[in-house]
Amino acid sequence: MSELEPPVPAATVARLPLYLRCLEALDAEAAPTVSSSHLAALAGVNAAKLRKDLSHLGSYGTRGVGYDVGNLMGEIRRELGVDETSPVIVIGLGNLGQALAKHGGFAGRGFPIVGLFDIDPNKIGQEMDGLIVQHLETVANTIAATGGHTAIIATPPDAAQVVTDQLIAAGITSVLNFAPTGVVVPDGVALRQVDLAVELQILSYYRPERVAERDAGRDRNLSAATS
Amino acid sequence: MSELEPPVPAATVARLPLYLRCLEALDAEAAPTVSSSHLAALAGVNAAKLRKDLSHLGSYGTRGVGYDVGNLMGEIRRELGVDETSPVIVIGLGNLGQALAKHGGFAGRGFPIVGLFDIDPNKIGQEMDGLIVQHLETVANTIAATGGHTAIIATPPDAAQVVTDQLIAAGITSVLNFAPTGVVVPDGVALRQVDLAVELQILSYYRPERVAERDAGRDRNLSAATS
DNA sequence: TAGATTGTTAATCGATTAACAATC
DNA sequence: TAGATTGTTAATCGATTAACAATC
Repeated sequence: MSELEPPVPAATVARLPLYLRCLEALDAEAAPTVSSSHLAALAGVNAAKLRKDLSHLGSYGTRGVGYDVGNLMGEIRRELGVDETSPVIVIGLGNLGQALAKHGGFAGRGFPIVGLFDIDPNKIGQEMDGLIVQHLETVANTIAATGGHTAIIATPPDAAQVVTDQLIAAGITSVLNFAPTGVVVPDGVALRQVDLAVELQILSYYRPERVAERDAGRDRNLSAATS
Repeated sequence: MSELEPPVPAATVARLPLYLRCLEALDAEAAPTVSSSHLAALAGVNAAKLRKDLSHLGSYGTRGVGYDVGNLMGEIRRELGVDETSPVIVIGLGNLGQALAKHGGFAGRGFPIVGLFDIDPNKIGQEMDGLIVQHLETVANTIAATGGHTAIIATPPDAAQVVTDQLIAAGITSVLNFAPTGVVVPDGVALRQVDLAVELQILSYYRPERVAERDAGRDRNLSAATS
């Protein structure tokens, strides 16, 4: 009989990295255990939600005590699949691509950058952070040599789909797209898309001056409706 | 009697920039109108969800015809509050900060970068993309001169909270935090946090090989339960 | 044991979706 | 008018939360 593996809700999966980051900070302070209310406060979420999230992992704390920090880190890493490192390649060495390539935060969290690719002859051959930029055509070699199956796309928008198709043909199965355009991938390939300008646009909606205006409008309506 | 302003659900707000981006692409091709099913396909969402989202704006299409592309762009921009440009400042000119500062995608979508700030004497005075890096202490001057109320934090994690506090004291009311650590802001300040490594971690959970394993596990359990 | 805190229940809330009447 | 497509309804689904029995 195989073990029961209930699916973890998408909303929970999206929060696990946040919990992991908070646990790593606690671990750096040598905190042995943490309660759900403490960890929830660090992560900025409701304590009941945190406990519910963790219950999906089958990772149990100790009643009356809390969670063992090292233990819980291990369980979250295992569930996310970041308990071993995953080599990553970056395609498109413009401003953003170069910044991502040099960004220490990826390697430090299990995602070492092992290859840089572009199609611009002026970029190919340049060294960046210990790696030589190679032509995209040679990407299959790097995939074979490193076992990496994850690619970060940082090309101009009009190249993103073509590049994605080439990467998938070369064996990439996980794609993180930073180009400000959607790309489509076949079944069997994982995809996430991040558009940095979108974050500013969402922030714009929640600008305090606008929130206050909307609230005032609703208050007026409410008064009108009830008086 | 004031107009009714029903609140727009958070899930809808988060999708409006995506629709806007698709509409801008259609507009560039001079498409005059678009149906909900076409726009939904471009955005990768369900057509019913798209129509429901748009219905929250009070922005109406024409039955039998579809939505006027230019019109709908205007209504989404107005709802998001991106119908006029919002100047933005960047704090922390490391790899990521420099990339964000030079990134044309912000200015092109209504968020011109108008100030660069750091506390590193080696960075202050340097020119980047037409702007001189200034000391963070002088940020209030730029805020006053430009009317900008939005800041992008790209400092090391241990500086993020201090810098955020200084910015808020200087008049910033919207913060987009790229530092891989949470920051807290008082009421009346809008905040969004983006952690690039988190995206890779979430992608890791949905890696096709792992999805297949989990599905297989569930199939086995299902068979065991039903046989 | 007494105090503390988990894991789970059940109620509530919000988001998604298919279906279709309204209507251009 | 006939065909097409919206805007809305209502059912379903998933996520959140408070409360508390279980238990360390």
